[in-house]
Amino acid sequence: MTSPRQTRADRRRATEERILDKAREEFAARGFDRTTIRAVAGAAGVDPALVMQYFGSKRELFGRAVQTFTAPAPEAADADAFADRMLATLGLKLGGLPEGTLAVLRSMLTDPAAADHVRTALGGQIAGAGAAVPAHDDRELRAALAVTTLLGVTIGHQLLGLPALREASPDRIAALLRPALNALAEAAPGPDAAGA
Amino acid sequence: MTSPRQTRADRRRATEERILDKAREEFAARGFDRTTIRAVAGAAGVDPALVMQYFGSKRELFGRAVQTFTAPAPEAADADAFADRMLATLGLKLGGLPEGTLAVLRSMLTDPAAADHVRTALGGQIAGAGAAVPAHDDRELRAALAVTTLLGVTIGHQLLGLPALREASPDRIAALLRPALNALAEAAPGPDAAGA
DNA sequence: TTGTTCGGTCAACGGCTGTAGAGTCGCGGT
DNA sequence: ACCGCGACTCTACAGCCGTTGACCGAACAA
Repeated sequence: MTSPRQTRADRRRATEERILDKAREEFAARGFDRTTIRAVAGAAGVDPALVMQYFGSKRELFGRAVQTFTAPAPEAADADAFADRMLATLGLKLGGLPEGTLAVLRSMLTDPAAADHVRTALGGQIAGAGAAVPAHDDRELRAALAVTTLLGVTIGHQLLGLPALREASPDRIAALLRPALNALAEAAPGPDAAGA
Repeated sequence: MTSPRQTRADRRRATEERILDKAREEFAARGFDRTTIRAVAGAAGVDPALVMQYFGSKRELFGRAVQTFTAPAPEAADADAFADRMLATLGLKLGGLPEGTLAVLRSMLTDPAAADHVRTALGGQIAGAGAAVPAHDDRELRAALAVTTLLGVTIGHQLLGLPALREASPDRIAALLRPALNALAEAAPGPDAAGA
């Protein structure tokens, strides 16, 4: 093998990356609280103290591990593209979304910092989706419902592993979801809708 | 005051109930891992050892605290009642669902036991909802999508506290959600739907 | 070669947690 | 009046965790 003369900085970056990778896996599988620095270090073949030396604290390690998760707000011109855009995001999700994202999602219900992270990301996604919804006076609400719908399906599928969803193909799910999302974006509520 | 001559067994039941109440609050607010027996005992004005003596272990305390959460499967005859039934469940949810339920939901992503609990309950709910969906070959999948949709909205609203949902009235949310649920139950997917 | 920087390890501390066992005190039956 | 049972408390242990500081050896610059 022609070893490319691995310099010291190279080695450093490599270990750092390996730690980050294993941390992502662990955080995604067990969440923030149950993930131990010792376990991450062990998986990366490294001493726990090194993790601290590189990342300062468990919290910062988590931050670095999930920093790639800044959901790009889907941009879509009209309501038709709206559902497609969202489903594309979900399509990516159903195929298996990045481990950093799984990590934040897994921790969001028990770790306030992760919850903030998700709230912000979802907020951006809602704003982006809202722009694609026809100008109702409740665009934001409709967008929020669409986004949380996708969130629920993703949780049920990826994090809870509901059999009914695991058995289905992503395409089928997307096909069934599309009319539902369109209903959220387009249709006006029936005249008997209760106001408040 | 006519004190009803509180017997010893009465006092015992009262303390037990108080511990269970505070445990539910704590589990609902912080999840299983972050809830400490010491905190529960403190909130109940009781020694931590007593909690152990009464409930055996933290795990059993959790079990007792959330045992009321066995979501009754909604029974509905046709697809029309389908959405209404589910929304009624959500209506209850939006009004503030029982703390035991919040506790399991909060813990489900990080605690496998809670995840099992939710998977089972959701499975029952899916089966119940599936019976109300017109006889497609994918009734169960459609029902699962409807249930996870509601799950997502509930999480976004109750556990994450998304502003866009908090600001809206439950009735409005229900009105917007209804067509989406109907779309899941009724409409056949377009002929271009990809099979698998 | 010599001195130094730096990737990496070792050992340890302090805090918090679930849990166990012995003990205290007062109500309730006799 | 007496005694026992049971509600409740005190104290302590053992384990695990995040975090720290001293230390070692090899790669680098001079």
